[in-house]
Amino acid sequence: MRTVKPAEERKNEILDVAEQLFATKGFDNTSTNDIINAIGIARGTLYHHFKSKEEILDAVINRITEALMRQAEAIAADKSIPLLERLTKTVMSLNVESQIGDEVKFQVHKPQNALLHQKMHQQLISGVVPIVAGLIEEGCREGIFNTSYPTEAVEMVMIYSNTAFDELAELSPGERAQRIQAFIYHTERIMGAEEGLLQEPISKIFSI
Amino acid sequence: MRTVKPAEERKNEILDVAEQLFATKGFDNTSTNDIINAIGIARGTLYHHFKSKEEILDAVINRITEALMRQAEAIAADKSIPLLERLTKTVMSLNVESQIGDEVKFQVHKPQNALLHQKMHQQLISGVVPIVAGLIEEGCREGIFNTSYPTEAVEMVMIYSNTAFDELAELSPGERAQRIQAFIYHTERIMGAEEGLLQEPISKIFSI
DNA sequence: CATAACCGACAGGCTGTCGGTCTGTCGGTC
DNA sequence: GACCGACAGACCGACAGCCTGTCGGTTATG
Repeated sequence: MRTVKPAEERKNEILDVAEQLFATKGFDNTSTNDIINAIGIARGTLYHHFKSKEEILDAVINRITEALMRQAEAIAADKSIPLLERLTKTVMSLNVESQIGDEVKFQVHKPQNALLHQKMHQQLISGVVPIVAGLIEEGCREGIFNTSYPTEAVEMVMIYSNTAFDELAELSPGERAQRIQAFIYHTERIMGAEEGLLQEPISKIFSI
Repeated sequence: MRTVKPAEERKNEILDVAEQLFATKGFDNTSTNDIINAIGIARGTLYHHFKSKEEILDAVINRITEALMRQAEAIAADKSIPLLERLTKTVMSLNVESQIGDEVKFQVHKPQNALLHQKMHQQLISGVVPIVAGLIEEGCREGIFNTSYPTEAVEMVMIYSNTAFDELAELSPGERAQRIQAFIYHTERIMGAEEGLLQEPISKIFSI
């Protein structure tokens, strides 16, 4: 039996299932057959809407990052919140894992999902850096930060945290604490902040 | 006609060809058939020496990173060279592209080679960080650096540079210069060095 | 003559294609 | 307003052509 749906709806249906599967099994280990079987459509239908498996991946990533960025943008623009708190909340809203799905826990990290990870990372970074950099500039005017290169400063901090904290969970509590402490220390230096300024905000981000 | 070689020799032969192919075509786009045809061996022979395609990748990466690390280690240990110059040379010896092959130019960067890139990156970082961190500590004792977390400081700088400078070539000369200048500025801050100390050494690294 | 290097056919799975089929829509007609 | 025909595009599933990894048999070597 054949059910016809408007293209937009089918596309989203495919993306929903693909996101779910990529998240649990990884991109390489998810076959297009997995996707079409889960939905109950034929091979040709999938390729009618997307021209390749990779195009599906790109679309999935786009959906996720765009949602995250809209959120982050909204928070960053809300001038009623004090700057430091706004910064904290903006960064926290980007925590992919906490957003995605209830128990899905996007296993972006490590093994085979390198492509997924990289694409997502890249897109997120390039979108988010300007937003956060704006906040840093604001902080420079307020006098709590001081850097000649706000954009590059944010880029450095974000790239590092996104890469280095992948396997944070596997460390002993002591190492973990040291890692985080060092990160705070260096971030303050990069941003030209007074020592201790970011202690509480960044701790909060990691304690989630 | 059948030619028999000692296992070690065959393995290296396979790795040589695989490295070449991975470098030019990328890992995903290189099939095991490509490898065996290039050498003139049978399918079974390949799998006699390596139990999977991924094991070949790992072996290729191991060979490269181990060579790089031995080199870096030797330079870092040569106390006859002044510290700052030693640091520069150590870091420069890690420039993968310049080492690999004459004109091969390992296109590790970007598109499909995410896995290759990630694995290599991870292995290099974890091996090299302690070496360079030792130099930084030495600098702290000398008084030209000042940081409570040398290891994490090095990690931060290296992860950033390894990720962010991938597409450096695609930028306009102006942007490029700004990027590098910012990097120098931030590295000095992280390492607790006097402003300008790393200007000349780091410029040298990038001008190659 | 035993061991280990080597061979090549084969199973099973994958992506992407293609010609054909079904279904919802819409302008025209009664 | 009920009906009709044709058209677009959503949908189907068989198939080609890859791919990786396996396995029983063969040949060289010490």
